Amino acid sequence: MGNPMYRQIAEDLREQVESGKLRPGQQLRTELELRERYSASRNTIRDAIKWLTSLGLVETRPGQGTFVAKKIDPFVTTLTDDPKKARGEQEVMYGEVDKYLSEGAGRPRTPSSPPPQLELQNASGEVSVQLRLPEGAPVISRHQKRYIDETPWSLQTSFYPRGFVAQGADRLFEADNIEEGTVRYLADKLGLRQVGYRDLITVRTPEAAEALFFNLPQDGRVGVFEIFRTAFDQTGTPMRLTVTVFPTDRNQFIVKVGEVPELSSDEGSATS
Amino acid sequence: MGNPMYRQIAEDLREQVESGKLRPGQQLRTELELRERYSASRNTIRDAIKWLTSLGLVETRPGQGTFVAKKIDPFVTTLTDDPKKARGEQEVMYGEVDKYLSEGAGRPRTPSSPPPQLELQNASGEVSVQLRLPEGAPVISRHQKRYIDETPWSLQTSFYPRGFVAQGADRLFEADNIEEGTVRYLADKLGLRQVGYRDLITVRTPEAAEALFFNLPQDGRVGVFEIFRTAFDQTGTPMRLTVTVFPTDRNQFIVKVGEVPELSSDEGSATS
DNA sequence: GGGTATTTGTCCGTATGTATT
DNA sequence: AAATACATACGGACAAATACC
Repeated sequence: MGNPMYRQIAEDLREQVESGKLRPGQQLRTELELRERYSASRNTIRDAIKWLTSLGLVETRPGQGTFVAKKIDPFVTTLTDDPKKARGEQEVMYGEVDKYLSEGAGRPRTPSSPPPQLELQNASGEVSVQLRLPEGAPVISRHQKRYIDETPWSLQTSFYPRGFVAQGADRLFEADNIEEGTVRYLADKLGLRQVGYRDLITVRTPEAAEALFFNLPQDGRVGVFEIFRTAFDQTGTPMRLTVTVFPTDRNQFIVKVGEVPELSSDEGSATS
Repeated sequence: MGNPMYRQIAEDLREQVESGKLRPGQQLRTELELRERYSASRNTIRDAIKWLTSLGLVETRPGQGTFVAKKIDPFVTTLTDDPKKARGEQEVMYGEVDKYLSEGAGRPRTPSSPPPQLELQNASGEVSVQLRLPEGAPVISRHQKRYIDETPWSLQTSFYPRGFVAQGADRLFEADNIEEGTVRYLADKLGLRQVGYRDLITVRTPEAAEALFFNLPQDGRVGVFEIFRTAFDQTGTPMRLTVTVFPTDRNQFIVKVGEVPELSSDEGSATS
């Protein structure tokens, strides 16, 4: 094989990982030991390890060593649920995080979210397109960090036309969680009934701030889901755009269409 | 700032890319030129470029140079459509690829797929769980490469209980596309009506063979969607598991819930 | 086809910095 | 404070891929 040496070394280590000879969490031999082992230079060993790192098989910790990556037990979120019951900016919402684990019995998971950070912005790009507003039109932006069991889960920003405030929905621009949900609130105040929504699911590399919040590596090797949810009222007009960002390494999504039986405890998440 | 030099260089180049000073597709200065420019060693320049590469901002081509990465115009696939109309193993199917582009007028996109590759396998892992078969139970596997406009689009494998063949659905184990769709075929032959399905959407790093097929870099920096679609018959029994793999760098998905107006030509895909 | 220049890829050895125990 | 382990940075040599004449 005409493969470079660092790839051959990586391949050898990889087999040890995937055969289970090296268990998740276990420490690999140090770079200097591997240098002896494979009669290569330390830099070549490091290239091999970098390769495995970018494949997500190992991770390095300065001062400690190199370790076999542990699988993360994923959060599973259902995207299809009755749009009239959804709560609005938590529309990829708490109740929709399925409360089981992929392996064994599920301990309950408790999501939480501090009050949103509000801004008055000018619609641009995706926001103006989805809300069908002219470029530069004023919009209310409500941004929230969301956690599950104290671990960072998602970053969410909802956009509403500023006109909603003048029409009477003044709590939209107050920095509190709207407990009954914005969908209910807007229905009560403005008579806007959310009759449906459309999600657009994309993946991209995280921004620096996102990597920081989610504790992701600063290089882009772990991506993030970016889900654009556009919600519509009874006239077919977009009433809200919610953009939510989730790390791909610990999130999965479920979509149900037609008649689907309840999940049994095993069927939830894929680990293959 | 205590930032390492290669990161500072990367940051400098990054600004040139993101400000548009360096346009997509354009060639960067060579490593030797950048070495002069930043008074660093060539290896340090290479570290900076590796960093940008893993962020997806540039790509290197041996013998040619380093180039600003071009955005790929994404394929957009709708996951929610009438389960009774879906065709089965092409259930993330041709007709569901929205025929527009993110920018400007859409030329039509023509998907194609060679005949499936058949195998008789023993259910294991996700297959046995989702189909609710005992581990090791025989299943028919139908594997297909799928293209759009000659570019690799997805790899799809559908699993059916082997019993379906004995019960009369013998074409399930023949290496032909079932033109009318497997859903229709199974309904006609076995009276199995597909009344719904559940999709589980995950992201992982591609296997070597997948990276090869999709022309992805061999390291894992571009992930793949892996979508498990479990389809149910009128009794609530799983009748099919279809696993489809799509590169994350050129695919987006749409989920519609409730009443959702038709897409206008701009609203399709996100490029932000 | 062949040869040459250009450009990135691989590999080495060494030195020093930084994080952790 | 010392030892250990990974991170950064340098410089050099040759290989491999590509483009061009």
